[in-house]
Amino acid sequence: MAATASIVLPVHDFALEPTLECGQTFSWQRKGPQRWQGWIDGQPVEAWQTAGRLSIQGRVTRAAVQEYFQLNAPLNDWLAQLPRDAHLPIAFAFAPGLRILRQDPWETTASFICSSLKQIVQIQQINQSLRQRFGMEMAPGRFTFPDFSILASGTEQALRDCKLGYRARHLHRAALQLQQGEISLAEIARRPTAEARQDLMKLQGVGEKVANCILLFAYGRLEAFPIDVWVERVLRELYFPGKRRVTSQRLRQFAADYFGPYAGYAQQYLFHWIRNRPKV
DNA sequence: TGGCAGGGGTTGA
DNA sequence: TCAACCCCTGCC
Repeated sequence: MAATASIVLPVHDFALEPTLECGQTFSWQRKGPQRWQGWIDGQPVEAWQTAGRLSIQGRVTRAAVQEYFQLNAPLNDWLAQLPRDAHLPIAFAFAPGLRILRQDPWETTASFICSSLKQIVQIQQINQSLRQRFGMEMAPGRFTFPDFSILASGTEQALRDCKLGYRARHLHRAALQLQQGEISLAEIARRPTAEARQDLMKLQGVGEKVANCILLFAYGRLEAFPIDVWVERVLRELYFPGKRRVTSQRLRQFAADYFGPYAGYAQQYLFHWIRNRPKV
């Protein structure tokens, strides 16, 4: 690969580490104490942060970096609009500067279809396998995430070979649905969130939880509130202590009513906190 | 070393 | 509402 330029951006209220390691993306790998290798706008990049500066090496524009990391978003204003309860400040203080990324809709859809009953490390391995098997090599050992048309024209077995298990059938069918124009990811961007969610759930392997992840991590719908087993656990522990008979339906309703238009940020900070807080 | 439980859900009956 | 779906990992 020819030498590529570095972009250095002044940043505030931004922290690369929790942003890349809070479970919203599966395409980054840590390469050093504060250095990661990943993808922005379809280009292989390296990223590192020193006090007040974010550096990106690769063939990407400043605008693309700002968009991907949402560097111009008024993070503190948004967090300030979440409920002032006793719990959220603890989660905010645990990972200050964690930002929700604006990722590619197809890669996000595919990754979260693969996420069911999988741990983060395994999802990262699947992401890498799909890239190596179906992607285009942009730099030595660095493969793009394959477009849905490529997966659709392949076989379900080829996806099984990437250790997808039963998820291979889901991903292959979802790729076919997109290739055949049954659903348009570009069109979803123009739809109100509730309708966009219903459209996403027409894709094979996309239920309510995965749809909310796609809305939040790819389409910037900050009101989306994905509830997985960890978030369900933290909601029960913090907001319904000692109440055993709270249904999942009740939790969904509570989250929708309580957290408001920036619920997704509450979700992501709580999620990151409960998974990584010091063991007592 | 091998067996077993469980993991960041969705589907279909 | 609930079993079935793949298979990797951690634990004993």
